[in-house]
Amino acid sequence: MSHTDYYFRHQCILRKLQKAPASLEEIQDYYELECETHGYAFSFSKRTFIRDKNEILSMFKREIGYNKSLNKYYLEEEEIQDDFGGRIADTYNTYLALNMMESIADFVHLEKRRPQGMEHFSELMQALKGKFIIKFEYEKYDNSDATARRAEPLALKEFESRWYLLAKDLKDNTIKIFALDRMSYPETTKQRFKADKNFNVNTYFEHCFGIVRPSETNAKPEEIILSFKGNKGKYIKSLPLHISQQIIKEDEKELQVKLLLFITHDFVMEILKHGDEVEVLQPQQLRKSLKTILKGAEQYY
DNA sequence: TACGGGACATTTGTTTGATT
DNA sequence: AATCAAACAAATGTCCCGTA
Repeated sequence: MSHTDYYFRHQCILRKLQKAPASLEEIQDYYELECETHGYAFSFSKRTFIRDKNEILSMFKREIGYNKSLNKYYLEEEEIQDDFGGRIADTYNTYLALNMMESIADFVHLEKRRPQGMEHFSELMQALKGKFIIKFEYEKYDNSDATARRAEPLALKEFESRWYLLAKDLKDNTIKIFALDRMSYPETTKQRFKADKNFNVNTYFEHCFGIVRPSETNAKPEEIILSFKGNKGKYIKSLPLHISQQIIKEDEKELQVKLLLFITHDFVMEILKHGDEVEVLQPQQLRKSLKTILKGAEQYY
């Protein structure tokens, strides 16, 4: 039984209880049915369930309670947590969402995107869970040779169909982002590390678009004002570019939004994606660099 | 009475190391 | 280098008892 199977069981238990409270028998039936549809014939005992229940509490901070009069287990209300457990829960939820997408892929036509580097997921998840130092080889974009790394895993994050590991590189004690598809031979060592209490993933990514943070440590997020023309506004309203997105003006012609972000390459690319349907009003520096890029592009046509 | 969990058994998978 | 089994490790199951 691989790690994946083990996560799959947790996933089934959570999915079942998310829908409605259920008795142990109902949960077991649901799991067996799910396994069957994937071509397996797994089952689990009551003892395993009790262990899973505790595991789900410690790992994902989701408590499963028991209602004696109904003879049913139920999921306690989710608490917003910002600690280690919450971080894993976050990762896990994304993982679940991804898996679910896969299982409904036969019925619903989805954009064909296959997440890269998923084969390392379980290994890294295991290290993350147990706070083990990991070793792996990593290739940079510039195609230089792969270098061996040792790092403390902090979180796994998905962005635009790619998985990334946030980890503290022990070579220079710096927190970095590693793309899973450029990583090879990840290995969990026997060595444990202590999680830094002051570190919070959400704060770390607070002003980031996607997963890239500027390398300069003193970089400051900038206030950005964008104007989306015409119908585009509706789309941006329903799918905000970033959590900091605030609507400052809205009429038939345009939608103006304010963002607080680090201006990174990824963000510039995001703006370009919207072509002539967006105008950067602020800051001036960003207006200028977009103008340069677009002028450069113009000469091709 | 039935859940939760400790202790131990069983199963399954992985590592090691000796042997061919 | 390839093979196999013993040793080990991890996951899961069985049994049983305290407790609410």
